[in-house]
Amino acid sequence: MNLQYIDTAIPTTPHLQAFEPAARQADAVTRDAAARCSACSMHQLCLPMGLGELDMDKLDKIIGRRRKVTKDSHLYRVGDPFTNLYAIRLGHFKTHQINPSGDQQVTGFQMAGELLGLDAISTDRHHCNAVALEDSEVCEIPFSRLESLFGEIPTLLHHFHRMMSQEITREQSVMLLLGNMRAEQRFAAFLINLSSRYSARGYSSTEFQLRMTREEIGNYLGLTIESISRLLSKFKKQGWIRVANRELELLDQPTLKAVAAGMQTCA
Amino acid sequence: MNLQYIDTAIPTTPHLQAFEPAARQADAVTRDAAARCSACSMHQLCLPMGLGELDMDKLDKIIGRRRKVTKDSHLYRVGDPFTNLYAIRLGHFKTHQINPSGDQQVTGFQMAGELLGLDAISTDRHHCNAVALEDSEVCEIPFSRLESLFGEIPTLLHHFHRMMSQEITREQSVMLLLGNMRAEQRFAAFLINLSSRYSARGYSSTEFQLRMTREEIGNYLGLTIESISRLLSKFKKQGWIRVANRELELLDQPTLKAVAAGMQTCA
DNA sequence: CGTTCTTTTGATGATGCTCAACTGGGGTGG
DNA sequence: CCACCCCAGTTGAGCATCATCAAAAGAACG
Repeated sequence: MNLQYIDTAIPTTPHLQAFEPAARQADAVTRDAAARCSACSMHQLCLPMGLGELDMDKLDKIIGRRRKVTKDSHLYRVGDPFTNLYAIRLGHFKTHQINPSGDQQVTGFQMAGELLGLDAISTDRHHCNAVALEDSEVCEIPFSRLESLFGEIPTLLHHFHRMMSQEITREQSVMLLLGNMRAEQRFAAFLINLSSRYSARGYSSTEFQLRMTREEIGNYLGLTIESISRLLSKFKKQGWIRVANRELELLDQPTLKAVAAGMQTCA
Repeated sequence: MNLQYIDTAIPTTPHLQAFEPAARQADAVTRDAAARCSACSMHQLCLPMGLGELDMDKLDKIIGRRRKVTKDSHLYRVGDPFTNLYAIRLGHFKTHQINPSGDQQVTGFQMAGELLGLDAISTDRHHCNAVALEDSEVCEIPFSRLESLFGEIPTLLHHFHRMMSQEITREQSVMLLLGNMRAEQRFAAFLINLSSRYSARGYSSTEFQLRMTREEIGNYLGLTIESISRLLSKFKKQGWIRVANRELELLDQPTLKAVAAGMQTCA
């Protein structure tokens, strides 16, 4: 991978511009055949799911551009005016809120094929921050143009509703997790959740990389970084997982599922 | 109030039927002028928000019926097939999930003007249970008919999206609450939240009834019933609230807000 | 190769849970 | 009408879980 990433929040460095002027690059990605929904590997999971060729082309036409987001830079921030939804083409993001006392709460980790920005529709302003966990790429979907497409393509509308509803469901399960699971359960549930999402994307369900820091995991799960570290060690000692830095292997999924369900605890 | 409530989950008792046969009652409520959206006191908060007379009439036509739900009975259960959304006309509900180990997590308390069932769109099955906290009344909104209306009334569609998005936002703030607030903060935030919702409905923001048990509050906030009880006592001793059973008065909202924000704790 | 950030591990302590006993209000039946 | 019961809530004592503080070890980066 030798891509140049242009961040939108932080001004592009002269260095990067020298390689690829902004205008030419925008042009390039728009014309790029691989950028079309129909050619995108995520199209069965993403917004265009279930659309025919024609409808997918219509959707393609309204999609603003494919935008690169460098690691650690913001896709949007709390309070930013809402104009676009973002579909992740490639990479990983986290969303987080800042509470009045200044500390953050990670509200989710998103991966390719998932939508970002749904929470902003209600007030036309973003309610959380979205940050790339690695160099990533998103499709910019102007929401007003998407809305006008809904009239033409009922299938698209229906699927959009499903995706919003799914987000509600996802958050409910996090509430369940934070509300009445012990640390061990939360962490096992987290691992199983990642596993199934990678599996749905055609990746290994047992071996993957953690794209987020221990601290981010802890914050998401309502635990401290130290607790996460101890849990990793404990699970490793039990022989349930193999860990080396961010590299992770699930050695005993059934047991992990049992732990997540609260049917088993480790000594 | 001398209404007879018919529960859908639990068969109507002969006693109630004697007073009002089911058929006649259904007829009565459908014809009832007060049942129309335009006459409903919640129409600025609920689905028809911002619609003109004509569009509101169209919406009225697709709304199946106004259904009464008796206290403690289920409006729907996990796994029930999804056909309707429900708008609360009157009363209060709670939604809760059951996790694999059998204990429940209350995911929300809903009041008049709010929609129930949004989480079911994603899979065509309900993901949580909805239970009436008191004798209540809902409007049954067949989702497929609502979807066909979306094509005709863009305003309706747009507002529907806002409501779904609002639900996502609401859940994110619960995640924030469960993820990194201490007990005191959680409870203060809960009280302030109720207060503002009652205020938006034209009720007193300082004096209201808790429609849920201490246990339900605790479950929602990730705390035990004992903790809730202690918090009530503590807040009372501080002079921030007045409590008598379910009757509640907020005596010092600014301080409660400060506590919720984590800017103040009590000794 | 040193600096810096992230992670790990250990020791201690506080918050909130568990268990238990008690109180009070509301409904029921004698 | 009163006595009783039952359930929801309150209060107390002890304890477990996880947070906090601290320090060392290991990656990552220039």
